[in-house]
Amino acid sequence: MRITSSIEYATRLMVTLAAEHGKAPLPAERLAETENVPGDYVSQILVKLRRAGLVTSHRGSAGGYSLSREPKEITLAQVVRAVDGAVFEETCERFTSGTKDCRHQGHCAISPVWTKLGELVNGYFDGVTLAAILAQKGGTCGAAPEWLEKLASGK
Amino acid sequence: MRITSSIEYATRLMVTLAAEHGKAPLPAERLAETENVPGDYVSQILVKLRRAGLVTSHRGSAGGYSLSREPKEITLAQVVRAVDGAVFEETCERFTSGTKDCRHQGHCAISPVWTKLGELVNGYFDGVTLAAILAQKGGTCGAAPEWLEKLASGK
DNA sequence: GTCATTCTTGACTAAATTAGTCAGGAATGA
DNA sequence: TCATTCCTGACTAATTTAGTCAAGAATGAC
Repeated sequence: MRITSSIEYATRLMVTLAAEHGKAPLPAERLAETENVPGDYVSQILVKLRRAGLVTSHRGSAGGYSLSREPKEITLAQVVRAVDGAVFEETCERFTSGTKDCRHQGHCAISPVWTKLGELVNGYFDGVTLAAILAQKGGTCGAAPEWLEKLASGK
Repeated sequence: MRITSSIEYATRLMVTLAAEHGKAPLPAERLAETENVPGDYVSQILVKLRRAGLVTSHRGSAGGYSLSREPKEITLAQVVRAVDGAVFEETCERFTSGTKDCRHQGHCAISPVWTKLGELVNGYFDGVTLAAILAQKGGTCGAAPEWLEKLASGK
């Protein structure tokens, strides 16, 4: 069980956009540099985020992406669903689909374990907003990009 | 995020073995039929479970596999670690390994989010024993028993 | 001792998913 | 008009997951 790179990237992008919320839109290419992630890949992820209604795009020069609502109104669960479809995939269905039935029909003791795990994970992701992530000064991991540093210091 | 088939199978095998605990060992082929899963694949999984010390194998006729300790002494976490190495893979390391450093060194607000999720999931798996799974008479891939409810809600 | 049964090892293939690339086009503002 | 930036969708590459296979070694039944 792990966090895929697209989830990791999407989350980073959203947090960066949240930090710039209310300012000018950020071009995909700039976001890619900031996060040190392939530009084309970032674009693909941004398209999904846009289709899910989480970000708004603006074309032309001075265009780019911005959050479509307040950082406190966007949860990690929404971000994950936008790029992966679901936070936690139903397990039972994967083993019962098609012709072969689940052999434990009516007395499966295991599936509730996965169901509950799913609820736990979904609940967690539902509870984390971009605003909350932004508010904390956590950590052990990386350095602020120069352009963000400059923006922050008012240059 | 999902449960892989090897985890699903391993869990089923272990629950079946738990139900037979104290009785004669079960051959891999029999377990495979019971769970409607490819025999060779089951064997592979059983080897991992044996190497992790969770099951004991007996060769020759009337041989097979049996649990190496009491069902209440075996947790889902142990089963998952046996077949997958870890319940929840460290996220930060995956994006900082090799030459490229994580750009957020020293102020990463995101990594704590994954770390906490990992703790949550690990805690959940640690709390589920084979005995507990066996004890319940769960429904049609449905209703969770009380003990599971408590575990997921942090008691 | 022979033999069927069952595990052991490790390599191998196939399918699915994840990660990343690319190219041609369309909108927008300077 | 033109550079900038998004849009679409197909494409490839890498990795992981799932499953197969074959030769061999231990064990108990007879």
